[in-house]
Amino acid sequence: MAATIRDVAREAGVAVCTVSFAMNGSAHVAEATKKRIFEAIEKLNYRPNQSARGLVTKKTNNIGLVVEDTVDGLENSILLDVIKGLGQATGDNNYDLLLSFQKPSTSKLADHLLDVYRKQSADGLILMGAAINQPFDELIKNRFPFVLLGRPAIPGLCHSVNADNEQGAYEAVKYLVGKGHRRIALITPCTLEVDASLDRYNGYRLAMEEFVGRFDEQLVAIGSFEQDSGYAETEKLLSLKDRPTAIIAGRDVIASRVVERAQELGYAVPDDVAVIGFDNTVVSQLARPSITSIELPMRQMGLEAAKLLMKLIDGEIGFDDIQTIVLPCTVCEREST
Amino acid sequence: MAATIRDVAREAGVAVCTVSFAMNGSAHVAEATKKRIFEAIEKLNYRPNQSARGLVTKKTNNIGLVVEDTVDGLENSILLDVIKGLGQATGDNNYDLLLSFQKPSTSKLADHLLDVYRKQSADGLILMGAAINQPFDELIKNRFPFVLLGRPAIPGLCHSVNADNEQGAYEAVKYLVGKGHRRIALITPCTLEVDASLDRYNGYRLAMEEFVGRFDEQLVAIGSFEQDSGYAETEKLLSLKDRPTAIIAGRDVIASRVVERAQELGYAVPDDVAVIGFDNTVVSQLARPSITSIELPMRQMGLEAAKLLMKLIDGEIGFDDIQTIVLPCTVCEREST
DNA sequence: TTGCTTTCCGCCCACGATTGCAATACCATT
DNA sequence: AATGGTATTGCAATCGTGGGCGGAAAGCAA
Repeated sequence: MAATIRDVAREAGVAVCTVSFAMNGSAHVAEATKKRIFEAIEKLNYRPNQSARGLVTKKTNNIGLVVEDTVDGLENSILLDVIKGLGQATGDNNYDLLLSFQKPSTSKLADHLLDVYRKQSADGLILMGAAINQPFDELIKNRFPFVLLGRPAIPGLCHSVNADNEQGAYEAVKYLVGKGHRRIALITPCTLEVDASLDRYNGYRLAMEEFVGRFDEQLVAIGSFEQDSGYAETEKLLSLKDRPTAIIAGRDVIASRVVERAQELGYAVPDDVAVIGFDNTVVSQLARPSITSIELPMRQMGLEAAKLLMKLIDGEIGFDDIQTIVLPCTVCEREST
Repeated sequence: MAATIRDVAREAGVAVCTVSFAMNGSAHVAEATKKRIFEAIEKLNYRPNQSARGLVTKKTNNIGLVVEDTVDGLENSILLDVIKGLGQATGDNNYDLLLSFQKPSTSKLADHLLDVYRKQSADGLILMGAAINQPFDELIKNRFPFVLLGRPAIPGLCHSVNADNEQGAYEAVKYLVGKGHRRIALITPCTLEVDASLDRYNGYRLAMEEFVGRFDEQLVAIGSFEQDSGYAETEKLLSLKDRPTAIIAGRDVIASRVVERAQELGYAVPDDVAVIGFDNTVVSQLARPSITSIELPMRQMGLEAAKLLMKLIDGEIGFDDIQTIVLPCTVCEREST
């Protein structure tokens, strides 16, 4: 049904290889002939068959994207930004994105991931989600390009792109100190086993030591993925003898709970307590008062990851020259501080 | 580098075609031989090369997903749910998802869409986004399977899957009437040129006529995509002589504005005014009071769309037997009503 | 005329898998 | 021993593109 290169050659009155040369530019083709060929291509709506092309060039022009399908509905809007960034970079470079969401039932996830490589349906992989770990050996051993995105890197082993969570928390503290706060509390996004959580904790700790001169364990509460995480913690923090005048929440949802509880307890936000969230989602925009939030450069992360992967595929970056890209977060100021 | 079918044949001590038969089940292969073959496959981590396979079978086992990359950040979490639904259905059926976001600069969008078809890099297409219109002719003429998802259908021409926005608004009214309300206002999600907006408007109108006996133009305000859409409208609606006791907002974001403004004006929610949102996003969960919202079955829409498309690809549904799937919305009850 | 370059063609192989065909090997039943 | 059925094989063609090679044709300059 669809036109083949032969049809184009016939239409343009040239040989098949001349068409191929004209398109791929690996030999001299006279301008006039080129023009005839491209007119024929246009007329027949010809595009080289991907399968055939892939078979001989050993390139699919696909980038595989494997995402661990976790349940936390909130990260969704963030995730989509990453995907859009990826889509932009790949689209601009004539790549397509081969997407698969997989539940974090580790075996299926790993299988699917390896299948993309084994079936050779993509030239490289981008991996998102913490549960993916086991199957890296085969990829590395066979020098198949892949990039970890927005998840804990494995230093010296895998290329990765991530947001600088540590710096983000650090900036949050610095910003609050600039506003005159010295008793600044932290509610972590979740338990410290999760890397992003630990990073934010560390950034907070570092900044407190640097700007306030002292890190007080009492001012740290551990958040969770529970619906109302932040609610009880707020009360606990505000009832300390020397209560904090500012609270950094590890996620926007938590921050909205913090604001809510603080107000219930009679504290005005931001006058009595300032609040900062994390991730700069709709939640922080819509809360009243709107909540200052640390913005993660999700779209840019996707963009950089795709660019990096494409360089790896093209061999512009050597396999053993492990790249670790960490992108800075920015403070997005709103009413809550 | 990667193993080929020849390697497997050699390893198992059989002929190439026996391996192929064993895998694709198109001839008799003895159990014992089958076992040897699958052991060899396992040992070599063999998977048939997609390009080679696609070339001869004329199937890629990919489904193309073309999404119009609009800017409205809020629809994101919803969009991702659709994608997850798609991913689930395709993954379960051994398909992959070929994703491309494109800005609604119509020409690029259309080009990319047609390229997927012309390059034959997918067996079918799923299209999301209102700006995609022009290039259907080529697809239809060549009987290439595609499904419109979550956007205005073209009756009798294209297969489509959508949420029943009309029924959703209808249910909202019905629910409020059940709670004793009779003066029920509507703020549309945006202008009525947008189909979903019009559908919700019609559903509201229908239900008002049916359950209240009278449709009052005064009770309808036109919303927009502005940040604070809903704010001014609320004031207008509440200052009517015979003010509404309930407001249906066309989107959750708008609903949150409605609640906010109503409270500022001294009306208690839900006691003085009940509020219902649309889309059941995080916003409605996090608002205080939490907002009752009409939930669109996004994930299921993705699932159904993928299933439909796969049936079309397999020829289980004829080309001219146009399917229009409309999935019902449900009321998700919260504090605001 | 000769020599040289540019442009083009035809031919052929390769890529990896599927599949039809004809042939053979094996086994069990009669 | 003959028959029939099942299991397996080799061979070859096919899919659409890419690309190497040698050669032919055409144009141009000396």
